[in-house]
Amino acid sequence: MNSLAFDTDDAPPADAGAAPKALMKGRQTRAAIVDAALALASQMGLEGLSIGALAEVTGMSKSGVFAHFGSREELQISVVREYHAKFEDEVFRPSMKAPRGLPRLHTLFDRWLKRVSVEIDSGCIYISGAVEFDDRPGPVRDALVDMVNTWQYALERAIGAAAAEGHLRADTDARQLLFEIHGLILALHHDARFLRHAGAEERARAGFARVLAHWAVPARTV
Amino acid sequence: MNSLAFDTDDAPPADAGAAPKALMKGRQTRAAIVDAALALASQMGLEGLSIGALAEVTGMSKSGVFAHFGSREELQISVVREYHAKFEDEVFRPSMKAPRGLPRLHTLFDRWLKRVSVEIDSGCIYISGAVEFDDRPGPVRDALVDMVNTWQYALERAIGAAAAEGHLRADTDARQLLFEIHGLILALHHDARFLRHAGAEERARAGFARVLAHWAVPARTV
DNA sequence: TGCAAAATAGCACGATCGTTCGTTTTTCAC
DNA sequence: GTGAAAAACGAACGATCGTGCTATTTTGCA
Repeated sequence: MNSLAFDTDDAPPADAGAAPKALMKGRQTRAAIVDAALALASQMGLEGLSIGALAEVTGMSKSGVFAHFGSREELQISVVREYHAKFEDEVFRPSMKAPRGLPRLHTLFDRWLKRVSVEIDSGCIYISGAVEFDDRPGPVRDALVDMVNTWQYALERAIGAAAAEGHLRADTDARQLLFEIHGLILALHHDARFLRHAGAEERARAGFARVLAHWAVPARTV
Repeated sequence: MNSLAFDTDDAPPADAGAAPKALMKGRQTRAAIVDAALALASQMGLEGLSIGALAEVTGMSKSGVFAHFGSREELQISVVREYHAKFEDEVFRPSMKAPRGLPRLHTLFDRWLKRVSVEIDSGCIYISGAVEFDDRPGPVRDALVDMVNTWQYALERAIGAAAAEGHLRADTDARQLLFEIHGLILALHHDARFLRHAGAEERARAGFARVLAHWAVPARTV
């Protein structure tokens, strides 16, 4: 009920059911590999992810790692899906407990910002992936676009809900508001991670408050 | 008088003077290589730039290309410098002809936005480079940071000038304003280039107008 | 405990990478 | 036109990449 179109499927081959067959042990090493790959890709980028380096980190052989995915591309897609799942768990899902409307929108932005801030020394795959794959067609790009769109759509709905609740002006341009707060997150990522400027997080918060103020319902209410 | 701290040096070895010695012919092939490298890096990223591919494009041998730079890193730095020079020529310098204050700031943003819009199918090296080198120390990153800082400082001065001229509120937070309009550019780049959304340019313009409006001098002037 | 299947290892391949070195061609001042 | 310097070439290097193969080990059910 709380995750419309915001979910992921792991376990690529077939059913990831409870455990009718068995754990097959491979699943959990695969999960460990994906975890390591996510950490590695966060620093080196999805394109910088190499099976050799991944084998060294996990203490496995190159072919042992490779066998779990069948191709580098499939590994990259798995990493994207894993990131999406974590993002959903840490940002989206908990925010759904906040009251619908402005409080929920506020929580969403807050958790989003918090996550990017934590990522100043681990990297956001949505952001780095967007730059790496912005003109590199293929399934990895498709997966990335898909998940970014899912997240943006969730935000857009939250904005629309805030307007519907009367917390924002009825004529609020949800996509415009989304565009601007997305820009704040990107600027935060840029200034904190690349330029290593201090205070970027506070600037993003201030910007968010100002953007919201612009679409706030006028003091003279109906 | 119009380019304080906003200039580049080409010709790495020594003096790039008028031509006391000679043209040495090598300089112009080097320039041709850098041009091709810039085009290539705009699509593939600075890390995706390979000497082999560059040799093929320019119709030279790999070692022939290589000899001009001595290392891949030096080639990348040359590309960054070339991009900076072009950016200065197309965005910064022409804007200096606009009247100091708000008109100049408007022109700066307009040319900046125009450049990023044109780059939706060629890529902005400042933006892609920032993501590629945000945690990859070295001279390439240093060069990138240096030039982005130079550009941001130029913008900050323009904002300060607009406040000094009385076109913006005297208590305008230049760095905050800069942060927000930078976010608009980043969001434009993301939406247009990665998500391929239409209308991103117009959203950036609308955001800019709204940000400026927030720091506009109140109707009741002193 | 035994046995099929799954998981992992080991090895080698072709390709591409940046880089080095020696040679050949081109450029340019005299 | 000659000769020295600069520029470009060609071939090879070690390393790393993703990816096939075939063994070998490990797993999990009977």
